[in-house]
Amino acid sequence: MARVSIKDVANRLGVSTATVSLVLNGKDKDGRVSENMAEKIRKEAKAMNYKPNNFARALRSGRSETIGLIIADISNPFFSHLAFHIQEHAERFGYSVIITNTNEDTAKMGKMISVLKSRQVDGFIIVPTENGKKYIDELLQDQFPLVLLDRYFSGINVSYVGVNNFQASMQATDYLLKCGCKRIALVIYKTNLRHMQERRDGYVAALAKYDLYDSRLIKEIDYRTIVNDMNRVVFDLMAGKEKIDGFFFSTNTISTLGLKKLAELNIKTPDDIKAVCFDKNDAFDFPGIAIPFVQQPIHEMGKRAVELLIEQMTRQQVLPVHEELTAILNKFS
Amino acid sequence: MARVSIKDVANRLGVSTATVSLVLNGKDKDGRVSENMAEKIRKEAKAMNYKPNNFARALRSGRSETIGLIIADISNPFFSHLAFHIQEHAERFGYSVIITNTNEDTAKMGKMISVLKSRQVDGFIIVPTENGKKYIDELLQDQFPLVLLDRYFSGINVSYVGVNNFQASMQATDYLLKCGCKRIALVIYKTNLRHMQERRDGYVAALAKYDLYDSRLIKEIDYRTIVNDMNRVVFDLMAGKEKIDGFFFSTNTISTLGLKKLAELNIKTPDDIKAVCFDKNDAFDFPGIAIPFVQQPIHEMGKRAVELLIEQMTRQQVLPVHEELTAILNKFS
DNA sequence: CTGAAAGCGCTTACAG
DNA sequence: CTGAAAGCGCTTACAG
Repeated sequence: MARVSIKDVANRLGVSTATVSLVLNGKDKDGRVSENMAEKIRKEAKAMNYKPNNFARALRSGRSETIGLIIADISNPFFSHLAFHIQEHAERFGYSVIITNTNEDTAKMGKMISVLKSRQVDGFIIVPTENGKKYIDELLQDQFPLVLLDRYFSGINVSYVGVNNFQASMQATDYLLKCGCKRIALVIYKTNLRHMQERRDGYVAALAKYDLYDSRLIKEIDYRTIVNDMNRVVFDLMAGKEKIDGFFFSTNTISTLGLKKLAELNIKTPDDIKAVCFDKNDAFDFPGIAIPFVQQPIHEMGKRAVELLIEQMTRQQVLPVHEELTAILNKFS
Repeated sequence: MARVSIKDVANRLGVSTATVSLVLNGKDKDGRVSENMAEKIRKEAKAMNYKPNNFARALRSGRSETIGLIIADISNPFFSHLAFHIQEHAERFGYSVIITNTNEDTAKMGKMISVLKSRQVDGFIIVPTENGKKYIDELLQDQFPLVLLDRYFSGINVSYVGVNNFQASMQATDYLLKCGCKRIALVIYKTNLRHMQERRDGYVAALAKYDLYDSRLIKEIDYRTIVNDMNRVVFDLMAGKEKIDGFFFSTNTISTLGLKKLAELNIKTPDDIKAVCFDKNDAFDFPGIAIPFVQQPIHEMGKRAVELLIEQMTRQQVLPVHEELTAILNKFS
């Protein structure tokens, strides 16, 4: 149980700790240490089962080899998968990930940043909450390596990985139009987060082309009262005098609740009404519930976020990058 | 950006770092430091925005205030919720959690233990994989604080938090019996993990009471080929000459696939066949899919696992505890 | 090519 | 009641 230190290895071989450290960190090239000695050291370290003490290393180097991840809602499968891929990928580069959750609460996001700072993470990957811009600004001011994921703010110069929300939403709306829908409702969060506005814009653009845009068909709901809001919205749209013939649900959670309400009202898709949504849901595995959805490249999103962050952490002065990956409509075809 | 160290605070006040450290760690009672000085130190530390360097502290103390969590499948909502609650609760005690995932792969579990060891976590919470007993044995031998979660092995003396699988399964099976079912099939993983065997035993016990037990109705499937296996099993049971009138799906994932296959075959629950399952699934929110399910106290499970682990980490020589929480059948009533 | 030494920031026995 | 000093395990200029 007693850990083997670099000193133990050095003593055993009658060399200095400096030499051992150099070799074990692969800095023995450029003629610093003889190949003969290096080999002996590597062998002995392995034999003694030497494991470096990360705290000593971190204390010395000021780097923890740890990434702080802040996501908005771990119970949402989109985010839990994202977290999974981020971790898998970080691991490959020798980084650990500390995952934290905000429940879409900005104060909590501030708190999680503090927690992760006190854990001395080397950098952050953040899915920010609606009013979290000020915290992001602070991190940037303090020069923390940082990548925003899924969502971003305008007027801020920071790396970001997301998808082509505008294009994908337009594609989803186009699909409904091709199905013959004339009156398509959009259900979306009331928020100023850019990615949501882009989804809205894509919807508007698609409808405008055919002169079918009607602002009254955009229904904004609140994350905090989502269940009631969804029930009301779906009921209103279906019971209203002006009949709706298509639904665009703009997120995973919205679609789940929307479809549930439709099922309760005994309205079937796609027979009674057409629907598409952004993101996949487990329930879509069921024949009666399946609707076309915009599929985000979750694996790739996690991968790129990690890569961009590591670049920031290991090089000096990296310019912020906006990376827009391609999400496409999955029609179950 | 330059961090304030304990020395900076000490210098400013003209005292020693020892005194500052004592005060800031709340060890200034027992007449070690004058209340006057202590107050001055606390004030100054705050004013200078002093934050302790965790690495230095960990290096000195040998403790990282970090918990390593190893779960079997983060994409399963049961586990992602569990991870969430564990983290929330650990946070309250000042511990961070590093979450890792094994995908039910024993070799990966071994690797994750290494990774977490090299991160010098103070203790482990583990949802072990089927053949992972040897790794658990090793951890115990090395005296690592450890709590198994959800699953355990027999013949091993280790703390464990789980649910009353036997009772809950009996209750679930009883429910089907009360619905009038006579031929109830159990679909379960082929595994030697104790918690699965308990679920099986509960099913058997309930049926045996009414002389309805028939071993041919227990269908074992393999996690790695689950999709094919489920399709085959459900098809066979429904198409077989001896008609089944009830299904007990023993996990979340099994039930999702089972229900999906039933839907494909156009067999409806509860009209055409009765079904119950262990664990909840998001899809159950939908009217057509809802079936009664055994509800595990996820929040409480996470909470207790953290509490038991912290007890082990902070006290010497704590005896292993088996804690069986109560899961009950949720009938959507 | 290799070693002696300083120092990262903290805690804790020890001395006074 | 308070300070001087050692040491946790590592890395990295510096000296030879």
